[in-house]
Amino acid sequence: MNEKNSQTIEVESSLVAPDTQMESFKQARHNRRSELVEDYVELIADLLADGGEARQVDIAQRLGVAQPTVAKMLKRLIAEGYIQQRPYRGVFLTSIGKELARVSRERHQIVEAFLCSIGVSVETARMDAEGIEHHVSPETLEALKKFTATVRA
Amino acid sequence: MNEKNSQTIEVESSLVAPDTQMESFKQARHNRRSELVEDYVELIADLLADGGEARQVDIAQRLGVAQPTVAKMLKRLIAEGYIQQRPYRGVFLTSIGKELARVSRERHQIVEAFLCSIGVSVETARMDAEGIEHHVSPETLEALKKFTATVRA
DNA sequence: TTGGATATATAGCCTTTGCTATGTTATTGT
DNA sequence: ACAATAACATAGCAAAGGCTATATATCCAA
Ligand SMILES: [Mn+2]
Ligand SMILES: [Mn+2]
Ligand SMILES: [Mn+2]
Ligand SMILES: [Mn+2]
Repeated sequence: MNEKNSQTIEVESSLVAPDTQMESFKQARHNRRSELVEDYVELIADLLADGGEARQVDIAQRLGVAQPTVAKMLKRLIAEGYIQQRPYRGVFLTSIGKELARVSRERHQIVEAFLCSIGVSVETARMDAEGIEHHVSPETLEALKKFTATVRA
Repeated sequence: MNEKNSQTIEVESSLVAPDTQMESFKQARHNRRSELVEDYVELIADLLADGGEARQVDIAQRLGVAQPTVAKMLKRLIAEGYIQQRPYRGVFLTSIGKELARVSRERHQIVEAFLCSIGVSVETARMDAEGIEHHVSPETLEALKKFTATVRA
């Protein structure tokens, strides 16, 4: 395991403790596994709010993926209880789907608004927020929200 | 495709243009595919700087994955020219590996320092930065760096 | 009311990223 | 010098997230 020298006298190290670092990596991997679900329900909520319908083809177009890719993911969302599907009428959010969409959209908007508030262009803010949002913890979200409010004032 | 009504008179919509949104999602997916490579070379650089060695077992422990998982990824890193492997002496960075490590570590540190600068605890900053870093564009990175410098001053 | 356009479903394939189990090889302490 | 230990390699599996090609079902306009 690379034990080498046990009596090193507190050498300067840019490395954090192995377990601590491991926790961060595990958290990042965990967040990655929720990304798609969050993006789907948020997008479905927006489509429903906008036009009253959330069809596979629309979802596919906005995500930039093929329709069968969406079909497969919708099955997962149904299995996990986030949406319901009505044949040839698109999909709809369940109550827990609505709740996840609300939380996701709120966090997304806070991240995007924050980026703009520190001088990032709206285009870049939009691009970066789409990925960053999924790795923002509640604590960080609070900090971002407070900061943005301060700047606006 | 959901054409519905063509003479809608500029209805208020929280939705951005489909192509614009698609670009953001595509960028996020693209960033996700570089995450692992970036984390590996950065970690390898830190291990080398710290103890002179970067062994599979150490990498596995710090990432929180199994050793064969690391072995497989190291093959990819070799194939892509980021590292070299010396039997039973661990791995070493090529020049392009060193360069990617430098850039990744720099960005990582800027993101983490920034989070601390807006009042996030060091533990949370470390956790969140591990995921956020991979979705921070050069433009956003500049903004974060400038902001942190301002606060410190 | 019916045929064409549109939407959805399904099959089969691929890559990535993870795992466990197990074999092999190099290093090292005695 | 050599056996024990540690490091590494490999096989085989699975799940997630993509794709294309193609079949089927519904809707709607003429
Ligand atoms: Mn989002
Ligand atoms: Mn997103
Ligand atoms: Mn990093
Ligand atoms: Mn990372």
